[in-house]
Amino acid sequence: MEIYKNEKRQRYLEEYSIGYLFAFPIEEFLEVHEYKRDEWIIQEGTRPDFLFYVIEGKAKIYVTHQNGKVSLINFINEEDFFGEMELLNPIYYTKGVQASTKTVCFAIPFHRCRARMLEDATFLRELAKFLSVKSTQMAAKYTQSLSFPLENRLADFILQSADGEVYKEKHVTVCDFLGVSYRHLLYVFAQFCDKGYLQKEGRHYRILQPKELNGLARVLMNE
Amino acid sequence: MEIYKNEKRQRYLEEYSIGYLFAFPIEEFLEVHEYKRDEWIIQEGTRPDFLFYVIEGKAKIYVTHQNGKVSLINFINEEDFFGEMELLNPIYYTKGVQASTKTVCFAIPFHRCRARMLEDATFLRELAKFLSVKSTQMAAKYTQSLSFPLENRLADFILQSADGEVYKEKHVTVCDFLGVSYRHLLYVFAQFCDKGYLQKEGRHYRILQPKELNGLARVLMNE
DNA sequence: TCCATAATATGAGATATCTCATATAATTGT
DNA sequence: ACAATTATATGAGATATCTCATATTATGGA
Repeated sequence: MEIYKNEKRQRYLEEYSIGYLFAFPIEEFLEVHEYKRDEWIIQEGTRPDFLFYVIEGKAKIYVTHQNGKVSLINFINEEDFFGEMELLNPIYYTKGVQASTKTVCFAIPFHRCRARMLEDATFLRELAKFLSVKSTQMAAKYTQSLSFPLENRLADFILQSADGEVYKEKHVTVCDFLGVSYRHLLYVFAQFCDKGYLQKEGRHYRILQPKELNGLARVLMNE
Repeated sequence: MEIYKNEKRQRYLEEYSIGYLFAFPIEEFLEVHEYKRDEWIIQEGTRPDFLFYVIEGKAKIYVTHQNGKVSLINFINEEDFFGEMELLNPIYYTKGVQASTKTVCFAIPFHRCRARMLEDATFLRELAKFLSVKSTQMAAKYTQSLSFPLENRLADFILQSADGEVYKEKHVTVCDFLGVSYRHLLYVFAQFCDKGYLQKEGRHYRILQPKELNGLARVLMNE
């Protein structure tokens, strides 16, 4: 982890201004942290000292179950907060957060800003919106996972995460995210190839029939 | 649906004061609504005109999928909000809310209070806390549903919802909530009876070995 | 460059869960 | 009080998904 100082910090503060998210002057409190790919930003089970706001990069929220299984709860993208659970709730089992690419965040120290943030209607409104969207998404994922086979959820995921017509996510990550075994994931990929929806190219897949995938994905939707 | 007026309304305002959740005087805007068991408080797909706060009773949030399956997303209990998604998000697919018992709510009209609520740090802080807990619970349910068989989740549900040592939820509701077929739910109930954890009494079940159920439920936990 | 590790791949057998059919019992509205 | 609806119950067969074993192929670090 690297903390940007002086001019470098200043450059980020100017380029990615988040002053509009707060009614009080936040800039002076902001630290700018950079994390390398695969670095753990928050350790599972250990309360963080900061509220984070992602400005560049991507991260993943993980939880480990008692049986050893690991779930990828969600992706964190640019302009997302994390650490907000610990800001709001004195008691909370902290989930692990891992950078999936090089990731730069604003880190807002709790000890200096908690009180101010919790009094700031502008910030709280943004945070409530963010949380409401997050909660809605989780609810959607939950009910979809119970109501549809992997086929549908995978079709959706492929379309969401494809780069143009090329899909290149790692299978191991996707297993944790969609909550299925590696074996089963590959079965369904093989089916999609058999049916001609996808074509394997090295370790990537080319989307040949987006319409077919779309048909499978569409049945999930409501929200 | 019945709207309480005058003295009856007044009595509820005094007995269940929620003034502390707001920095501005909310009482004058509060309507008190009573819904009968099984009545729909919010129609799926139809935006409500109120933010609701439950003071007596219980309700359920439902969503209908394209394939006709219905999911019970969550229960709403006393002191919970609902309709907050519509307060915060201009675009949102509204879920259905149905009273499971006679339910009395405070109903806060959007058209008179939205602006004030969205400026009120006290209220927004409470709402953010509520949403963070909700979102955490959904995430937990999601990952649990993908990581553990019904056996574990049902054991947890039985212990959570039992009245002393008697369990008396309706199977049909529980299917929607745990996202499994009626058939499978009954299989697992039958197993629990075989193993002596439960004993059927008429249409209820008596919990004979709470410790065993606890063992099954415990593996879910982290949060 | 080489080794250890992580990721991909595939088969075989088990099991968790679903669908459909059908029967009976309870509940509700008229 | 009766008919219609809703909830409970059970069997049989299908399928979605998992576990485990085992290869092969990439990848990152000393």
